[in-house]
Amino acid sequence: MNIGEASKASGISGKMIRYYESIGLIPSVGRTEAGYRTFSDKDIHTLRFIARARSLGFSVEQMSNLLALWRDSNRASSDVKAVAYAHIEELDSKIEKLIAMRQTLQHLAEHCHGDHRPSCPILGDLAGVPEPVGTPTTADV
Amino acid sequence: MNIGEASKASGISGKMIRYYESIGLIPSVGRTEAGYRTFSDKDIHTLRFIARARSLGFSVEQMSNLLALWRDSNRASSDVKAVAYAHIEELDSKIEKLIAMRQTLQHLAEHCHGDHRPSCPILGDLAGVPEPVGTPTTADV
DNA sequence: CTTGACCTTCCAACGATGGGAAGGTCTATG
DNA sequence: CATAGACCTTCCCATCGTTGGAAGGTCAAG
Repeated sequence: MNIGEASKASGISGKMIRYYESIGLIPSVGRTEAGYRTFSDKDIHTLRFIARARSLGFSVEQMSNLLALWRDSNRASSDVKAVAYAHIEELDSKIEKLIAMRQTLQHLAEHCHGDHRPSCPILGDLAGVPEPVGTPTTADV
Repeated sequence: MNIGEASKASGISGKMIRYYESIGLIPSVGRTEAGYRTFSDKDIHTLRFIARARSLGFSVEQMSNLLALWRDSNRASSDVKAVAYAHIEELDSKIEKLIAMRQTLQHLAEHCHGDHRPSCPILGDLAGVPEPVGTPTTADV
C-alpha cells in the first residue's frame, strides 16, 4: 500500500501522514527501493486510530499518549480514562466560552433594529457605550 | 500615551498592538521624534473596541468589517446585524461539534472501568472495535 | 517512448500570539 | 553629568495542525 491508498483507507491526507511520521506520532513506515512509503495493515490501523481520535478533538500530544497506552497491553484502563476526562474538561471549557460569547452576541443582535438606520446596539456595545437598563452585557454572563 | 500605557488602557498586549497596526487593522498611529508610537484617545477607543470584539470571538477579518461599519456613521444597522449573525452561526457550528465530541467521549468514559485492568472501551472505540449493543458510537450523535 | 498519475523532499503560508535578541531612548537618582 | 533600569524600536522565530506548491524522481498504460 502506498501513501495514496493509505490516505484513502484512513481518511488522513498524504500530507498529514508524512507529517505524523516526521514528528514521530507514528513509527517510520517501510520504503520501496525507489523510496516510496509502504503501509502495512497495522500502519493503516494506527492511522485509523488517529483519524478517530482527531475527530474527537484530541491533540497530537494526547494522541501520542493514547497510542502509547494502546500499544501497551498492560495499561490500566484508569490511565486511559484520565486522558479522556482531561480532554472532556478541555472541551467543556471551550464550550462554555463559546456559549457565553454566543449569548452576549445574540442578545445584542436581538436588540438591533437591523434596518437602514445607523443606530445599532452591537456597535454601541463594542464601542463601550453604556447599555440602557434591562440589556445586560457580557459582564453578566 | 506610549504603547505601554495604551496596552494597559486597552487590555491588548504591546505585541498585538504593533501587529494590528502592521496588518492595517488599526491606522498608523503617531510617532515621537525618537520613533516611539503615540496613542491618542481615539486610538485607545479603537483598541478597546477591538479588545471587546476579540472577547466575543470575532476574527481579525470580521473586526476589520466591524471597524469600517463603526467609522461609517451612515451604515445601516442591518449590515452590522448581518456580521453578528454570521458570527453567531460560526459559534453555533463550533459549539455543536464540541458538544458532539464531548458526548461521545463522555459515553465512552462512563463505560470504562477506570481501574487497573487493561480492558477499555475508549481505546476499543478508537481502534475501531465494534461496540456491544446499547453503546452508540459517534456515528449516532 | 511518452504521458499522466503518482511519489519524494523542501519551503512557505495560514491566524493570533508570545519569546527573545540587539539596539536606541527616557527618566530618576547619585 | 553619568549611569542604571525601565521602556521603546525592529526583526526573526516558535507555536499548532494543515494545506499549497515547486522541483524532481518513478511507475504503469498506451
